[in-house]
Amino acid sequence: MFDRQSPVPMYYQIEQYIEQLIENKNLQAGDQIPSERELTDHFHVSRMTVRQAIMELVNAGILVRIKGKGTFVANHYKIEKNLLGLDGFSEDMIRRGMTPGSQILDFSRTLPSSNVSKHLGLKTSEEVFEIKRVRLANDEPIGIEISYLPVRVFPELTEKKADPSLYQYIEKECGLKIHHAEQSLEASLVTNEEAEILKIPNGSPLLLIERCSFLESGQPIEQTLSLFRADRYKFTITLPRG
Amino acid sequence: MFDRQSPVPMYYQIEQYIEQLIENKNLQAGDQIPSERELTDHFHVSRMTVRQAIMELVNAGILVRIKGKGTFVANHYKIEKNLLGLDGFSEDMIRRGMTPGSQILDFSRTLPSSNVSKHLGLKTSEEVFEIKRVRLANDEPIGIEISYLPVRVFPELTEKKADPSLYQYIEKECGLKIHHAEQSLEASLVTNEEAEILKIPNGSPLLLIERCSFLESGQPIEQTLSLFRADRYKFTITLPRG
DNA sequence: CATATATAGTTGTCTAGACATCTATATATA
DNA sequence: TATATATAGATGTCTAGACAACTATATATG
Repeated sequence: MFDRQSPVPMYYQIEQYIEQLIENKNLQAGDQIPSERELTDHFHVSRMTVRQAIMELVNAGILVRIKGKGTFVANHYKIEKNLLGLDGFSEDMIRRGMTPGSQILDFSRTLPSSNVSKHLGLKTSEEVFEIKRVRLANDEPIGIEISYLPVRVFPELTEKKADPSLYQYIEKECGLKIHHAEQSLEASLVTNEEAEILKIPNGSPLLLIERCSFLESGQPIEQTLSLFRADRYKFTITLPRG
Repeated sequence: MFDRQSPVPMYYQIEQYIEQLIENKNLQAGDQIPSERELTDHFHVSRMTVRQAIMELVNAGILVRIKGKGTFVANHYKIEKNLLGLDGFSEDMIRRGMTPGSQILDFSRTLPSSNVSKHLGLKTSEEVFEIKRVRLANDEPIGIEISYLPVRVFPELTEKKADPSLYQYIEKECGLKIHHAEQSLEASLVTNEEAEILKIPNGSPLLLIERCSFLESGQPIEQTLSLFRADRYKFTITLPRG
């Protein structure tokens, strides 16, 4: 179970051991974990090594230290860990327990609007791929998504690769790591064309989400406009205070 | 500047020193900070002490360590620090550069609906304060807010204390610390009554935000339903990936 | 009984090293 | 010239202690 010869550092092995105690419910929220001295004896490592393991779990919001008393399992460690989720559509639907689906309406290579080129930081002559899709949840239309990606960044992009999951293509196939996204949410009304695609009455409300994704370097690499049926889609999020 | 006799631990003094280098632009995003060895010599402390200072700044998203190369100022440390904001209405408006305002439509003490009592974890007989307000931005109506607070938790609440900032009352006057909130956002249409209050046409879209605030203990203490004019209010947020 | 005081156990801070691993550069070799 | 090899310098992991500060309990004292 614990291997001093392993390339996996001891502090990390201890970290995983404590996390497993919590997962297995051997330790529950509010419980005190073994003291640093006890862990030192158990694993035959120095106290600083034990402290490194505990420190990482504290930083992850899983443990809470109280000076003079001990170290305890945090009350809300799941919230801290699973705070929110910058998800693509497919991930989002799976998290909601639904089956995601997709139908491509349009895949083309064009010059972007000024709004899109501004968000993506492109020169006026730079082309983008535009992907317009109907998004399905359990085979029913739930929203329309229009995504824009710079051709320069994704020269190999094809219709097949882009669907169903753009995030998967970007992260798995291109090896790019999305760092964060800026999102805005607002309410709107369907146009006639959109109403027909989504099979809802004219004048129905829509939740309009605009998302721009960035790499760690700060370079924007994707913009997506999503139009969700208000009767089928609600955006939820847990926000920390302060 | 640096005091070994101070009760402020050395690692924290070093932490503040590095943070100030960044604030003063002596170090900019992407710059390499002095190596652990250099800081050890500079402050006459052991390397583990320097490492603790750096570790904390890394965990705060301010620094990035690269093995074999060095430690660098993160590109987006402001995003990490200022990720989002669980704001009350007043704070939100100020952040947007507008002047918040408020008109109370109703302040009463009632039995809550089943939806509210479920969210607040109340027994069927427990009363709540209900506060209904028109929210103004630069003196124009921008939304309607209906807040619910358990009487048991806030027995002293009055109309005056609740307005204009409920969060301020909870945190400053009651000394309770809001830990996080669960929020949902969806699109909707105004009712006739709401349209009149907000001075917008019938059938206009609204952004409907439901918020439930919790203490660190997990106890829910406040629920607020907000109805914002879609033409005046857009919800923005920066989400980290992974 | 109530109040100090000692004591044990916990986390907090810090030391002065050690060897490993990774990056980048300079140097020697084919 | 191109390819190995050595080297310097950086972070990564770890040790075996030390004393300080805080909490809670047990004990002695008034």
